[in-house]
Amino acid sequence: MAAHLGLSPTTVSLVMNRSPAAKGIPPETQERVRAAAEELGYRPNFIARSLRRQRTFAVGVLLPEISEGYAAGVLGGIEDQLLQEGYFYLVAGHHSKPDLFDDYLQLLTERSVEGLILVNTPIENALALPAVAVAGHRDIEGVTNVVIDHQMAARLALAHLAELGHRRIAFFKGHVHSADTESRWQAIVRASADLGLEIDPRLTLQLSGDPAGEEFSPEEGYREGDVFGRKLLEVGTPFTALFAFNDVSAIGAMRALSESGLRIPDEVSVVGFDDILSAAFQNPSLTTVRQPLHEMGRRAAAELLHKLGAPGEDSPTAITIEPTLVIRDSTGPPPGDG
Amino acid sequence: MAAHLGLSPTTVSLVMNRSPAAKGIPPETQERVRAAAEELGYRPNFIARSLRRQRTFAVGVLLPEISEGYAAGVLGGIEDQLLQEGYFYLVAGHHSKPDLFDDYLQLLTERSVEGLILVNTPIENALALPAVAVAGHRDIEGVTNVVIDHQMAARLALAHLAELGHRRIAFFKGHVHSADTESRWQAIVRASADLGLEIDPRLTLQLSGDPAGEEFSPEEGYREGDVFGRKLLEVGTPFTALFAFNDVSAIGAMRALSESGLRIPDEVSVVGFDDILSAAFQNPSLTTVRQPLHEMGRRAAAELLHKLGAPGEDSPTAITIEPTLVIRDSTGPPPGDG
DNA sequence: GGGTCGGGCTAAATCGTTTTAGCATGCTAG
DNA sequence: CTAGCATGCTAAAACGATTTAGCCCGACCC
Repeated sequence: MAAHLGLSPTTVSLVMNRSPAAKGIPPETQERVRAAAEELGYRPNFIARSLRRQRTFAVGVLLPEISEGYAAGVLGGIEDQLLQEGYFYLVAGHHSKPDLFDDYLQLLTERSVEGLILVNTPIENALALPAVAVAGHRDIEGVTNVVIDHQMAARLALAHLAELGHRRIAFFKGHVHSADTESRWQAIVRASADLGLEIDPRLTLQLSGDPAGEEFSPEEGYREGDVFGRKLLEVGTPFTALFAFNDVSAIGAMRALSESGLRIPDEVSVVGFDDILSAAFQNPSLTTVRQPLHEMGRRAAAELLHKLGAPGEDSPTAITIEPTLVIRDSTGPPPGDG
Repeated sequence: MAAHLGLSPTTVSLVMNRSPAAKGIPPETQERVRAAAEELGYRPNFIARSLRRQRTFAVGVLLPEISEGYAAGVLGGIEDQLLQEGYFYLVAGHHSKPDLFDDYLQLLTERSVEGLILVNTPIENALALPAVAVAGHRDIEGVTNVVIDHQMAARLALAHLAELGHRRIAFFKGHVHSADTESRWQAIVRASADLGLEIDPRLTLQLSGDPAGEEFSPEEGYREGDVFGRKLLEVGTPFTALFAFNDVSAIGAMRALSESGLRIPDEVSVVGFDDILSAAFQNPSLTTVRQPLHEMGRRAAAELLHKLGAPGEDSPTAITIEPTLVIRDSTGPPPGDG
């Protein structure tokens, strides 16, 4: 303790924290304290401080796996926001195992995190701590959800296709158990109606995923897109565009389509969803609806900090994020249109 | 404190920690304590414990940016290893700004992390804490480096090409300031000699990067690969294969090559380096030397924990990781070979 | 019967801060 | 002359554990 250079720990503490009670201490002394602190390279011990103040300035982040692209993107935003506000965070990847999830929740609580951010992590019960979820389920008491504006996403993608002149559009629906599947589909139905487009059930395929785990692996999704792209061709019903559930299946479908001799975008246009890194590297590069993962992470973190700052006050149950349309080379006018 | 149910805090502490001193306490009492702890859902306060024991079971991770693919991959491995050993970690992304790096180092130290892992983060001075670096510079006192076995990488890639029958191979060298550039190139030179391959300087291009920042952005690297692919063609010297410095430039080059009408792998084979996610999604999918990022993270974390467990004892200055060759569809026999 | 030994516990110090309550001292007002 | 009031500081209690140093009591030994 820097107290060994003149005064009492109390005084030092008062000065260093610029506490309002320090107004009773003459500027001269204050200066003396600060100089000594500088001199000795004094750094307050965060742990002792946390213990006394019951504040850790740390939050816990639970996610399936850190190296998954989605989670990493969101985490980047969380990180920016938290560090900027003087917080740190502890991450735990539960690999989608419910028991690990519970264990880590326990451990994080033990470490006195002040709040939680759940990324792609469904929960069942209410939590003891303030929490914000990104891409989780929707209905837990006290948990704010950060969700993408599906309505806007559908409108952006379909308006783009409609503007190019497409009328017969095929769709991939998401996996049954994915949180986004249903609301996104509803949004597509609505947007289609608004734009005067008809949805042909024969051109609507539901991705099935591999029930034997691995269902989020890109390899798998890719292969599935591939398979579904072929299925689409087998249907025999003509179409000039495809709006896939995500980029991975769009990329798979692109391969299937071009292997069947269809040129993209000359004969078929393809729109993806997410804007994963590889979307830009495809050949042709993929037009897609971008989820601003970084922004979503930022907002989630900001909302959590807000909750921590204003407890009691009830917070929104959902925060809606606006997607953007990234137009690249996989979309163009339908054949015979110019 | 759970002490309010019979005994003194001392006894409770002794029992709960299975301290050797607890052998003086009869099993009966021990059982009573444990039962009470269970009953009351007692959770020791980690902060108080850290304060007293001067151990936080936390390490700091410094990296440029969390959402960058490389760092996220390594972080996944770090995470697995640390959580498994009962540690947590605090991450700080310095966005390659040296002053931010110093700030975060300061903050992490204040929070009493026990050690540091640096991912893709060059440092200049020795550090006050035990540290392990992944893909950093090589020469800091007391810092263990986790590096890929470039010799093996070069041998794997070149042997594969040589086996297919390639003799005239073009190369992309890395950016001048990248830590891996020089040693990888040395390894290529050696492996070429071992395999009886000749390196044609006219077919050796050095990636330049965009000096105006952004040099690690995939878009940028992609464009550069594109440009360098074209340059390669302009040289006019014939070649049947390209070994790129990384996947991103390989992908750019693939586009340039196929846009010039060269079919891959029929006319030119391409090998990348890293095995980023999109490598598998390319069309054709990219044969590449895989850096086991997850494994590298794991090893880095394991080594750091080892250092923490055995201070004084001097640790290796480098840990070498073995790459693997992932053979996909971008490589095949040279034209006119079958 | 006194000394010693060991079993079963506990008092108190400690970790490094923050915070509450309050003590000297000197000046001023009445 | 003294109560009252700033002024400038500090003592001591917390925060919730761990750890060191013993205390008390009964049994055993000679």
